[in-house]
Amino acid sequence: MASPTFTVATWNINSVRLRIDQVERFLTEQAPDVLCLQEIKTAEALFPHDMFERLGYTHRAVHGQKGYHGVATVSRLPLREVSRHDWQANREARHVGVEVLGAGGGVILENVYIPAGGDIPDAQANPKFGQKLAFLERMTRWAEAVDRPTLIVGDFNIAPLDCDVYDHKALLKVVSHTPQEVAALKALGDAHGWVDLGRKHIPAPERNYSWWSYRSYWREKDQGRRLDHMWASPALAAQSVSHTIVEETRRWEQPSDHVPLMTGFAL
DNA sequence: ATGGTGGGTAGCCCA
Repeated sequence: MASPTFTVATWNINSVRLRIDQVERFLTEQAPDVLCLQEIKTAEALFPHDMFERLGYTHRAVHGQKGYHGVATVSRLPLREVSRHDWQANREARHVGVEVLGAGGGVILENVYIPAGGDIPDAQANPKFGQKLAFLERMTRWAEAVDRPTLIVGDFNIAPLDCDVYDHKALLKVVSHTPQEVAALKALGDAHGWVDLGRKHIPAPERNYSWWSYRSYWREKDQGRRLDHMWASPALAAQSVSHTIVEETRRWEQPSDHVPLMTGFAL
């Protein structure tokens, strides 16, 4: 197998300021070329740039928001910010798109935080659920026009396959695994022939979780879900040579409820 | 398994 020449990681960090030491440890131990963070929960003005600068991640695109949401893409390779989509049309900071320059150049990297969608899987009773579906619908329209090698990564807040949750039947009415969300995500996937790298490298039905609730009862029973994803356009997907779920971070002290994913490409 | 545990932030919203 070819060794990677370009590595990309994604991690819902659930407050980058609270967990800046964990981000440093991850970057030191795993050394991806690019890291896409979601739920940074800070305005850009308070983003902890110093640590990233010190470790050589001198290129950053931060789409922040005070208190909620927020995404950031940090890189050792030069990059150029190209977009900040608002697929929910409500000004929440849930996307930043960059073009990677230099080695690994030419790849478009879309860092996205799809809305969680609230608790009740009914758009009438729960507007957040409808907003999540609308987000996916607008993103699907966008995806149809993508015409460059592109990688979409982030917290999708949907576990699409039966084997992406600990109990398919029990979760059919739980937001993140409802047939409606799964269908909406499939439409997005079909819009560009995106390749689900998580399942390219760890084929179904193998265990492949990226999130465990903070609620202890579920965590102790390994009741995880695969909510985080890396999707590549077809030609780029053919160049992926490695894929890792860095599950150990979930056992660090005061962890994020999500763990990082990392993919290596031989470009 | 029908509760519970974490964030940001300053009375709740969000996950």
